[in-house]
Amino acid sequence: MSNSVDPPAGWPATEAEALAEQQRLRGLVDAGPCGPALAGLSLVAGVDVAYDDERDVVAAAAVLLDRHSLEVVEESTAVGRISFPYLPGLLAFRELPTVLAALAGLGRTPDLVVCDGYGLAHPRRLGLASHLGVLSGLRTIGVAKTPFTFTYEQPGPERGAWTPLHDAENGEEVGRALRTRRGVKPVFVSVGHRIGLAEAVHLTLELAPAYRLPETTRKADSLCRRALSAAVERC
DNA sequence: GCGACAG
DNA sequence: ATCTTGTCGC
Repeated sequence: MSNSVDPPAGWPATEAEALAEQQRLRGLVDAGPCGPALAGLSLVAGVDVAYDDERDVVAAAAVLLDRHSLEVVEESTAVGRISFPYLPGLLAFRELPTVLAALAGLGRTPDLVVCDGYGLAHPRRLGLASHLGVLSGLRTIGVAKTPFTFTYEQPGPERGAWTPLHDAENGEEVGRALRTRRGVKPVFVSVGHRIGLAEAVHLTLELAPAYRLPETTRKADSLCRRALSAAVERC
């Protein structure tokens, strides 16, 4: 928990500033496989954000889980004022200030952060997962619920089936459409920072044993909604 | 120019 | 994201 957070000093406030900041950070993303490091990952965090546009309030949650048992190890929330509009391609500027505050409230450092959205699968290769990775130095992946502007073929019906997610502009594989539950629409996985795509897909499957979305995002989603309600009725 | 567009 | 009832299915 914490009081109302403000964006970090110098946080972009306009579209032009945000675009310039993305250009500055895009080259700092590490998209390589983490090799043996994958076996050592034990603390996974999920982050998510909820808004009340009427009251101009935003609440973020960071939930730390044990990678293997998926039990909650720790929770943290942060509340603030909405400091940036929703503009497709610039989502990070709206969500990250509060997410960073929630993450800072954790007593332990996550080995992986699962974001609700995209990483490298982004018009300028810096979706919120990659952006968060560069700013925090943490290993991150993005698991989104919709295909955004990308194209893909329907993966097979069985859990674990996947197909490449393509950028229509250049045909690049920017992520994968992954079936986490038999017969249920896929999620869209992309690399955030300090990890490879195959590993990101592997971990997503591991973190989503029972539902379409990873437990990390399910828990973070419910927590940030509760934090928003609490914050709104408290002021 | 118009529509689409992570959350 | 958020606004929202019932309803089909395991």
